[in-house]
Amino acid sequence: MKGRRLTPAMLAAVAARFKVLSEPARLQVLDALREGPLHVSALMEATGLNQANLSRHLGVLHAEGLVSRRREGLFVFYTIGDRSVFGLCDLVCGAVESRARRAALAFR
Amino acid sequence: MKGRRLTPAMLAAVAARFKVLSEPARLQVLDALREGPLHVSALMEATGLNQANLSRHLGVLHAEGLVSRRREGLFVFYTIGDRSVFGLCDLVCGAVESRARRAALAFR
DNA sequence: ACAGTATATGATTGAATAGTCATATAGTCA
DNA sequence: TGACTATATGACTATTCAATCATATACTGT
Repeated sequence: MKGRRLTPAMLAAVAARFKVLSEPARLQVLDALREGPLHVSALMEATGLNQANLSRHLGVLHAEGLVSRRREGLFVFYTIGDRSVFGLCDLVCGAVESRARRAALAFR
Repeated sequence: MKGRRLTPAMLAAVAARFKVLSEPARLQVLDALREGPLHVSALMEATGLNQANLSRHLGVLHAEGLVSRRREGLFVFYTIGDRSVFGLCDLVCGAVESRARRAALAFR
């Protein structure tokens, strides 16, 4: 009797989204886009990632719908496509921090 | 000028948590534990995972503090160790569903 | 101590994927 | 058109990791 509250398809979709978020470089990109759109070169500056690698990460974020693109002349601007990621990150940050606090307490 | 709102350590910690959640099997386990503690054999039943594989996933979840263990005779019971994961999953489910709706609309 | 059950773990394999280099594509300007 | 800039992508390597099998460990009851 499998407690099927989540369909396999839903499980896979949720896992896929978490996977996209499971890379520090991609979180850094999302964080850099928090205040507004940036083009790729600006994102290179902001994140320290090289061009090819950054472009790959942007492709992954875009495929998952987490960012959207807009071309403007030579530049391609990326924008957050789903603000719910910030809610996620804040939740995780909170959990991670309180876990760190508990771990620190355990040492005293 | 790197927009350093998140420290590298924090980025890594958050990414690590997302990575643990990026596996359908582990989401299934967490989901099965939603209503209360279960021992490993019950989790095998609930998830359809085999013993060794399930044990591995439980180890990963435990290392991240997402579940806690308690031995009771021959059995080991696992419990959700951080209820914030359900908030995460709900957020992602909502985002994924609304994305699916938008995608469906685009076809009409 | 021994037999039996529940769970964890070492070793291995195959698949996925981040990073990198070189090159291709897309757009601008002269 | 050709030179130049910005971004994407094919090909490759190295690493990570889920799945599996076999075996070890932990506990119970006789």
